Amino acid sequence: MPFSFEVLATSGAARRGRITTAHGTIETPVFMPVGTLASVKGVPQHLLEELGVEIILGNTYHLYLRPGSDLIREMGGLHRFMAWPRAILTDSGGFQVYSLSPFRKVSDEGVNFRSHIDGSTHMFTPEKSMDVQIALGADIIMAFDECTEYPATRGRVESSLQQTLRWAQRSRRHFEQHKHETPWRSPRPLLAGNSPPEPPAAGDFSPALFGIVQGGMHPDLRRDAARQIVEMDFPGYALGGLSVGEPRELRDQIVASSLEHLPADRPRYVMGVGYPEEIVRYAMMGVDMMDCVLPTRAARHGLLFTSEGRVNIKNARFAADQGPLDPECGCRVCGRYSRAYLRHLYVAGEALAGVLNTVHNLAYYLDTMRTVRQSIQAAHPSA
RNA sequence: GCACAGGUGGCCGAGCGGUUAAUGGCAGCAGACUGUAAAUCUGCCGCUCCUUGGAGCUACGGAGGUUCGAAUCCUCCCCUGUGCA
Repeated sequence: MPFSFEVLATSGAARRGRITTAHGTIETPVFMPVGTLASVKGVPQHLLEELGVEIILGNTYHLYLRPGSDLIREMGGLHRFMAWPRAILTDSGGFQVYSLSPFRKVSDEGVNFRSHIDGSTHMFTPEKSMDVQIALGADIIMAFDECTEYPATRGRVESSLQQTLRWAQRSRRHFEQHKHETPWRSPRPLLAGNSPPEPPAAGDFSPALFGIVQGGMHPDLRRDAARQIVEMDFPGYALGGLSVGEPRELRDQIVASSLEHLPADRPRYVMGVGYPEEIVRYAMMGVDMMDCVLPTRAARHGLLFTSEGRVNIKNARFAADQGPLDPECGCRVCGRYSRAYLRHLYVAGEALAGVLNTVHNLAYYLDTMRTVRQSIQAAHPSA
């Protein structure tokens, strides 16, 4: 305890599973909303709970800079701090090594970077990333990796991947020494009837550390990276370095081929995807976990995902459209507000537009995954 | 009535003799967004025609004038603001 994964049913390559954490269970395949700054932008935690969100992401880099991982530790950990009783996965800061490239310098030791907030200089190493993530107290934490850019030469991909492997080893070693140092006070329940799990005895809790497979768009490098990471024996494995500008077909090939080299009894996580069609496709390929900023960011930009396709709610044609955003959708937004109203809110720049749009997009993503889980289970109900 | 200051494309507002269909901003129209430096960014935005590229037309309160050339200079008129009567 308190991390485990079980496969409940399979259908072809797809798996229907369940992850158990100290902060509740997660039905997989799962889509995980991104809450970089201890907030899924625009949606209060009690609404996330109501939507059925079982796990969200937080980010090491951002929370370390502000408000600071020491502060969050003092506050009793990230769950308590943000009043989120369910599971949290923190990204290691590895992606920021890539996305904040103008400000960073990578060495074998780690990454030297400048804060995008105030320009101050900082150093992230695998050890530092582990310390910060352990201080945050997430349920699942990620090894410190380097997200290889695309396109990249084979030589570059190779050396980047080697860096990630060395960092994985160091992440693991440091993690094993410090994994019980997580601060933990359980958050107060926010919804009636929602009792968060009892906190374990002090020093009893440990997050689960996932390894990350890099290797760019080269199947053989991905295979080698996967083998070496798997050899390190992590409780879960992620495919990183995808959705960085490569063509969709290429990404699909890489995901499919890489999954073959990951053990069936551990959750598989594809980082940073995707569009609704993509997360369905990957789930059917055997991916168990995915996260993406798309539903939340797109929502704030007026792009909504519906059963009838993408809707750009700011389009003039919705100005007097009294119908629901998505007639097939059971979310509170579709059940209550018209397209005309949603368009008005967006055009008027009302903050509520971002809130309602995000609630819908997340509901759509979660429904989509719910359907996927049902279809996998239905294929082999007895499995 | 007198004195100043002004009247520019849907709005605000630059320009103050030619490279000006006219900088910007707003509004409008459309597009992008994939481990969140993103409630952000990009394109279009007088009218008509043609295929990209372009062609034509109409435009800077109104009417005249100066000039090879005027939103820009001159005259008169109309209107707005402020001050004084």
